[in-house]
Amino acid sequence: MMAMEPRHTLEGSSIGAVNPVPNGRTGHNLLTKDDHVGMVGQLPDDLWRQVSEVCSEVRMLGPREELSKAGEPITHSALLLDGLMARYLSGTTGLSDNLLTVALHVPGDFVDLHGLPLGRLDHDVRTVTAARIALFPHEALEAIMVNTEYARALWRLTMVDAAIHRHWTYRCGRLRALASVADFLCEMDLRMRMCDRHEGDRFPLKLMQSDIAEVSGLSTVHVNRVMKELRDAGLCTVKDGVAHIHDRDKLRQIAGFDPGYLYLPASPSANPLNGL
Amino acid sequence: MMAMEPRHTLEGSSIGAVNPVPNGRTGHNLLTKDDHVGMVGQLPDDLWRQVSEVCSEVRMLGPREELSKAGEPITHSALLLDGLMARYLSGTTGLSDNLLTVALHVPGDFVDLHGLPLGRLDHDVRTVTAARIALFPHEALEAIMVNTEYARALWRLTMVDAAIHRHWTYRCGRLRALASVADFLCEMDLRMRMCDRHEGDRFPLKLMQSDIAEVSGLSTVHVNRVMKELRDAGLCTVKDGVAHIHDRDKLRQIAGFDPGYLYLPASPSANPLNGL
DNA sequence: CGTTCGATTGAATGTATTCAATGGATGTGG
DNA sequence: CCACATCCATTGAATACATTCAATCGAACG
Repeated sequence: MMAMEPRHTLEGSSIGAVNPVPNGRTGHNLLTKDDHVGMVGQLPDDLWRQVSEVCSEVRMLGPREELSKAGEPITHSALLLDGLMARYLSGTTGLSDNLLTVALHVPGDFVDLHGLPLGRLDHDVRTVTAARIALFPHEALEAIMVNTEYARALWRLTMVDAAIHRHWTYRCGRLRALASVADFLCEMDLRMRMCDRHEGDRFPLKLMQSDIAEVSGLSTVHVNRVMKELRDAGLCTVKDGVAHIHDRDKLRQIAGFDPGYLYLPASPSANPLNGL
Repeated sequence: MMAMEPRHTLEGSSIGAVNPVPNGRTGHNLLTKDDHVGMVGQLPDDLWRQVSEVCSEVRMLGPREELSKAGEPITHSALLLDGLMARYLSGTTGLSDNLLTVALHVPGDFVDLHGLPLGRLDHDVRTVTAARIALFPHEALEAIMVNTEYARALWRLTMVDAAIHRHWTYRCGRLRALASVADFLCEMDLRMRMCDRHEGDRFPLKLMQSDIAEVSGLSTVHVNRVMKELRDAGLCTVKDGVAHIHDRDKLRQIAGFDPGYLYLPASPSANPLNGL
């Protein structure tokens, strides 16, 4: 909607420009109010304050950098502050590219909160673009969760993840290539708006076509053809890491997109989304 | 493994034969020790006792009967005691059969526990076969979850669901038809063993080929061809509602199956699984 | 005995993959 | 500044995979 602060410009993430605040004493100076967006932005203020106070570290990651591997015990959870991260599964079948991205995370998402009740994860986690993340020791989060309301709020975050998983299963299982890519773009459009990473009908999408293939279960070549089709139809363009939605209604129509599964807060005051 | 009690025979579920115990006074007579299997079987005994005491109703459902629809507020969660249930998404695209089963539940699974932190669900829930379910008021579960350990245990159950969701996304997105169906059968094999619904290398699988199509994102016709291929290769047979695994190793091999995502308990004493 | 439901098969079509090649953009070193 | 390498997008052609339509078949059921 409105113009955005400098750190959210479309051209080049400002990762390098953000001061990595040295670990201070008082805890909650590691995170700012700007980090309270997107999914964590839905957490009540008092919970957010407590959570941000137990942030043990803010870390910068380069592009395509691995955060954790499947099976290893995890003791911290990461909140994505800037950039894109992915969770992916790689199979043991003899396929050439037996890898699928099963989740993509935007700023405001907890990337591996599933690991808290599970202790270990079944998938790998890595960055897609350069990223800034905040780490929280599980012990500290568990201490916060003695409050039942807070426990439920964090549980809810992971349940929205699960709903998105279901939608992705549906996308991979039932949608045709064109609808599938359109659907993915609709979702990213909405989620990037939720975390305030957008300027009008454009938002940063620093993904290669092979990344989109990995997300939608298609081949890179076919993604290319579908993108051209979407472009030629005047629906949307992705160029130089920026997605431009030209006709949101039609794009959603061919995707059959219904945002209900994202469980957006009902009140328009809670987050800055007007027209969905 | 060993022979099973009458109520778990492969031939025909004994749903109709089970006495629907009239709602008694003392609560936990609605559920028996036999119901403490599969995923809920992993819950600690004391939690299981408390949970079973707040069971408000045990209900019988016929085949293809709807339990809840997407969007409606839910106040209870259902534990599946016998039979199969499915969660499914239906899209708005103009496809002939725009429906996909995004989760299939076996006895011992909470079918809609995701609805507790979410309040409403993004998908429909229905039975596949006739089923017996136990209902638990959310209020009562919340009361139990003042104990942090218990809250975490229930959260964990939903996180295993999420892991299965991810695996299904992978299956639909990356696996070829043959591997996909093989993978599905491997998963059902294992989960039916976990809840003790098996006799040797056979387990009840009362699904039509169109159900398997709905689960794997294929057409019914193609499922038929794949099943024939698996049968001709001597890997497994599904006939009259019973799956017969002839060569588990080879079946897992062509599926690239690794059961890690099911988060089975490590100790062999915790559940009756010997060879995985 | 006819009906229905599900499994099975064939044939034609459509959709997506794979292989291979080109081209633009960017970056590097001489 | 040019030669060269790299990375990614793009396109064509051949092939593989899966769907759709249509028909048959067997078992179960009234």
